[in-house]
Amino acid sequence: MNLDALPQPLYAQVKNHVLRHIRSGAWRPGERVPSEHELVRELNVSRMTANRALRELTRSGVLSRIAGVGTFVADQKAASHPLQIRSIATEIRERGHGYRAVVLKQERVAAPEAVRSALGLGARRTAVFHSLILHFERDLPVAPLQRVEHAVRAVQPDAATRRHLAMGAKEAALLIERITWSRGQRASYALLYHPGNRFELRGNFDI
Amino acid sequence: MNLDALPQPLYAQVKNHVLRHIRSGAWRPGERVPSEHELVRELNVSRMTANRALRELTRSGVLSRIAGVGTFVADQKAASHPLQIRSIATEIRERGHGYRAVVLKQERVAAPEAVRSALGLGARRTAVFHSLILHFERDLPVAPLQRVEHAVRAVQPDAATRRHLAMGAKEAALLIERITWSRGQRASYALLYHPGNRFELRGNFDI
DNA sequence: AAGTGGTCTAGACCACTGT
DNA sequence: CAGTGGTCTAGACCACTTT
Repeated sequence: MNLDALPQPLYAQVKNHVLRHIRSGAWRPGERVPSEHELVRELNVSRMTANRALRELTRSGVLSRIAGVGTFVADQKAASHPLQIRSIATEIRERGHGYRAVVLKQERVAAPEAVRSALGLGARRTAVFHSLILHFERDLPVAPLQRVEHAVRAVQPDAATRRHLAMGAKEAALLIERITWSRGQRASYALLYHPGNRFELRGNFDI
Repeated sequence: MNLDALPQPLYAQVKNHVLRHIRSGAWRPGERVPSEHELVRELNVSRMTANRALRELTRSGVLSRIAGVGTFVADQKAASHPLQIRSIATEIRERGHGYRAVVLKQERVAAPEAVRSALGLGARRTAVFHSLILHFERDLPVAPLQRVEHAVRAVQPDAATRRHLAMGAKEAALLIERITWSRGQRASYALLYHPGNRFELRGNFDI
């Protein structure tokens, strides 16, 4: 079971141990996974270490725990609910899959400051971020090529959107257009409107 | 500083201790917060407890840590980056603000199964979820009334969306229209498209 | 009674950054 | 050098569910 891949802390190795069994299909959704005490015996770690591993996997939706009963493999579909789609990097990192990521390409057309300063007005500046990211798992590229594409621009929202956001007629909105790729397929397309006077865009893209 | 509000575990009380100072403005973004050892001395907790509190606040974006240097208040705006907007309940729960939530109203017009079964076709069934949720912090209602409104329907995407998602001309998409409220203001309006044959909608709304 | 998760402690070692 | 975060241990007590 190889607990001695040195670069990783023990609790992360325990997480990977569990994740490996789940991804291989050995432990299926709804099934019980080893208890903390069992992991202590099987993997020669302290209970606090096993606890941290299971707790973090629970927090990220991989496992489900019931005190007094046990720990179970969570339903995978629920964890990837469309409403919870976030940055691919965040998603993978939190599940303990990814460990390192390399930005292959990161382009930017027009400065985001222009967009930010344009928020109060109806300007037409546009900033486009295009990223190509390779994700690694324990330094082996296993995940298929993932991509996120963001187009950010200031727009005059149409009447319906303006009504949804309780915006004035002259107010500009920040529109983020986002496309995500997963396993070679486009996974989502989102139009995210934010009132310009209540939000500002920052350069933190969580890659 | 009152560490003896019994219903909460110690590490959560430490988290609230830190959050209170940040929200009150006493500790401003970029400023250093007490180190683990200082918290040990000031709050009479073990270092592991202080560590868990600071670690979880870091994971949820409230703090930022640099080994060998210190722990700092993270930039608040970055944490609420538009691209990372999630369920309000999740957001608040992860920041340690909310502890309990009451669903005041939860309506559903038309069954979601209809939407699900309609995905393969161009049907016009619509399911609308309307929730009114009151958030509590340590059983005191402090957060302003928050709302999320979801409208879910199957649509025939227009040409642009179809191109973004690499969909065929006859393929239906699942469109989630989402409005979030925060502090009485509408905070975001999102149109989330997902190819019908690659996603399914589940009843888990993370309230 | 035995098992489970939830929490907490008081130590410990380490790598790192600052002075 | 002292301070910091990062981790790990071997115990412990508790409330709970199952047998």
